[in-house]
Amino acid sequence: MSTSQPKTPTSQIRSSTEFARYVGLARTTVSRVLNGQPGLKPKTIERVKRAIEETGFVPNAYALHLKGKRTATVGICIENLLTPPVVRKLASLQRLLREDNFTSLIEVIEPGNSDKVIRHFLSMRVEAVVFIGHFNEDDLTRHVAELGARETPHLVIDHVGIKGANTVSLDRTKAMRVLMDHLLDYGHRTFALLAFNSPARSVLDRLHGIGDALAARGLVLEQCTSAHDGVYPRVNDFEEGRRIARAFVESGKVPTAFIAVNDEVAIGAMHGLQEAGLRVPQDVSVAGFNNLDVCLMPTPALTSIDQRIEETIQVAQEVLLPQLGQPLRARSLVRLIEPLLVARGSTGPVRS
Amino acid sequence: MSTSQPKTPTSQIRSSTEFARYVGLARTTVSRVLNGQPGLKPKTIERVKRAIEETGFVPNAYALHLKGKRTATVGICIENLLTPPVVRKLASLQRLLREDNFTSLIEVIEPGNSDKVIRHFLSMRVEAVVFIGHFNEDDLTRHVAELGARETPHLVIDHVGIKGANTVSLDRTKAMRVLMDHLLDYGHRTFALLAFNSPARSVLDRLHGIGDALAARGLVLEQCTSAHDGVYPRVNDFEEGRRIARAFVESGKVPTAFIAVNDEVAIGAMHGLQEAGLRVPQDVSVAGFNNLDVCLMPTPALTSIDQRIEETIQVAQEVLLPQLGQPLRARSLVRLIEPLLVARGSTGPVRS
DNA sequence: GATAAAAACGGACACGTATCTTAAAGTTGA
DNA sequence: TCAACTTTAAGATACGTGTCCGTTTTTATC
Repeated sequence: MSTSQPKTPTSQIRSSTEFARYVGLARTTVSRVLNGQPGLKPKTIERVKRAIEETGFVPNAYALHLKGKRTATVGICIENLLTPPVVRKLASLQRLLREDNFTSLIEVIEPGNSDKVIRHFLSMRVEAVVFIGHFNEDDLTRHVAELGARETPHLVIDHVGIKGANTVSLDRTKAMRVLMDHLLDYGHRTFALLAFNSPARSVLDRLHGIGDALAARGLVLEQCTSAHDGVYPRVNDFEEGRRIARAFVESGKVPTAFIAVNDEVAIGAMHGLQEAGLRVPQDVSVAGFNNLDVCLMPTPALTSIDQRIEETIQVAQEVLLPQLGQPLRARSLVRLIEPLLVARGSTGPVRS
Repeated sequence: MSTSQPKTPTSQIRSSTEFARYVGLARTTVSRVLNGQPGLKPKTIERVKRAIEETGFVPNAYALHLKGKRTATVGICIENLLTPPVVRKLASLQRLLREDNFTSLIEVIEPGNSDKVIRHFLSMRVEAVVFIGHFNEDDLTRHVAELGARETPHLVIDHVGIKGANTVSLDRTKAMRVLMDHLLDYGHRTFALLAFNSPARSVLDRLHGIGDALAARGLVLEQCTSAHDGVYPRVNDFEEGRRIARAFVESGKVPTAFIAVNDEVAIGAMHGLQEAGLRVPQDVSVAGFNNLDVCLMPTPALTSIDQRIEETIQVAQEVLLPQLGQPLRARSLVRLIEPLLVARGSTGPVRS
C-alpha cells in the first residue's frame, strides 16, 4: 500500500505516527507542534493545524498520561438518591472543575459497590475524589483513609463527622436552630416533625439542632414534638406529607407548627391541613427544607431553609483545587456553610 | 535500599513492577495472576490476592488500554438544563451501562463547547457517545457525522430528526395527539397553550401533534388556540404558569382547556385559575407534561403525559450495547417510544 | 533419588506519546 | 559561494502493562 497518498479517509488515523505520515512530517516534529514547542516555522505549524482540521486527529489520552501528563480528572461519588439539591451540587461542581480544565468521573454509590467505585477511580488515576451526599459511615471512613494512603486528596460534601475527612457542609444543626428560633419567636411551643425518621446522618444532625434550640429556651424535645411518620424510605413525599398531616388531624392533637424534612413533605402536609379546614398560617405554621422552586407554588408560599448550594460548591472548589497535584495536606479541614432562612407566608404568629 | 522488606508503605506501590517486588514474585507471574491465566498454583494466586488486599494495588487503566484492553467507556452528552426527566434518563442509562461493566463519561454541552466535549471523548477513546436532550441541530448533525467517520457508535435520545442519527425518543407528536384526543373527546374546542414559545425541536414536535389532532377533526390550530406567553427562557415555571393564567383571565377570553408545556407551568396555571375563582375541572381543564411526582400535589391532581423514561432508556440500551466494539452499522436506526396519558382529576368534560 | 511435569522466572517486544539528542537539510546574510 | 543559523529528521528511551518464549526452579510421581 502506498503511503504517500494523502487521501486516506479520516477514520483511519488513530495514532500520531499515522497522522505524521498524513501530514508528511516526522512524528517528532508533529509532536512538537502539538505541544507548542519553539523553533518551528509558522508554515509548518499551519500545515499541521490544517491536517488536524482535515482528519480530526485527537491524541490518545491514555498514552499521554502514561508519558507523565496529568490526568486532570476528579472522581465524584454521589448517593443513589438523586434529589434536586444533590443534582445541583453535582452540576455546579462539574462546571467549576471544567472551568479549571478538569474532567469529572461520576459514579453512583450503591450499597456494596463503593469499593469497586473507588478502585475504578484509583485505576483511572484521578487527582482527587469528591463525595457528595450521605453514605455509610464505615465505608466512607475507610475510603478516606485509603485515599490518604494513596496520596490522593479527597473532599466530603455534606456528610459531616467523618474522621480525618476534609469536609464542606451546610451547617444543618444551625439550620434547624435558626428555623426553630423563627418559630419560637412566633410563640410556637408544640411542633410536629414530619418524616424525620431517617437514619441518615444529615437528619440526625438536624434533629440535634431542633433539640438545641428548644433546650436553649428551657424546653425538652420529647415534650414539645410529636410525629406520625410512615415507613422509610418513602415513595412519594407529597403523599406522605398529606398522610402525616391527616394523621395529626385525626389524632385530635394538632401542634401549632409543622416542620418537615423537606419541601415536598411540607407542601403535601400543607395541602392535607388545608383540606382538613385548617388555615395556614393562621391556625398552623408549616416549614420545609431546601428552598426548591416548588416552595413558591402553594398558597401561601412555603417558608424554607436554603442550602446555599452555590456557596457550598464554591467553597468546595476553593478547598479542593489547591490540593490537586500537591503533596497531601497533613491536617484535615472542615468548613461549615451558614444556612439561610427564607421566611415566607406559611409561617406566622401562633394563634392566641 | 534493601528491596526485601515487605513493610513498604502501601502508598508507594504505583506500578506492577513495584507490586511484584512487594509480593516477591516475577512481574510476569503477577500479571498472569491478575489476568486469570491458567497454570498457576493456588497458593501463588492466594499470595497475590492477599498482597492486593494489603497494598490496595490497582493497575493503571491508561496502561491497560494502551495494551489493547477496551476502554469500556461511553461518553454521555447532556444539555445544560438539568430538568428532572433529563436527570432520570441520565441516572437510568448510567445504571444500565454499569450493569454491563461500562463506565460513563458525562459532560454538559453548553453553547460553543460541544466540539471540545466531543474531542475529549474521542481522546478518551470512548466506545460510543450518547446525547441526551435537545441540542443545536447543526452541531448535533456534525457530531453524528464525525463520530461515524471515526467508527464510533452514537445514540441520540429525545432529539428526533437528525440526519443519519441513531435515535430513541418519546413520540412527542403522538403524545400531544393523545392528549388532544382526550380533551376533544371531553368536548373542548378552545385551548390555551402555555409556554410553548420555545424554539426547541421537542416543543415544535409537540405543536405539530396538537395541530394534527385538531386537523383530524377538521379544526384549525390558529383558530382554536391562544397564548399569553412571556419571555423564554423562564426563571420560575410555577410563577410563569400563574402569570399566564391571570393574563387569560384578565383578557376576558378564557379557553376551556389549558395545555402547558410542562407540569410546573400547568400547576402554576391551575393555581392562578383557582385563585381567580375558576373551578378545575368544572370550569376549565388543565393538563401538564412529564408526569412528575408534583402532579399529585395540587387538588385535583394533574393530568399529564408520562415519558416512560425507564422504557426509553431500556430501548436505548438495547440499541446501544450491540454496537459497542463492533463495526459500525450501515443504516441508522430510529425507535419511537409510545407516550402514556395519565388522566387525573384536572381534566374533565367541558362545561355545557 | 531419578525423572518428568508443573510452575515460576526474566528477557523481549508492543501499545501511543513526549522528549532528548544528534544529524541532516534548508535558509539567510555577506 | 560559504559560513552561520534555523528548521526538520530520525533514533533512542521512557511511561505501565500484557504476552510470548526460552530457561530455570520447584513439585509430583515412581
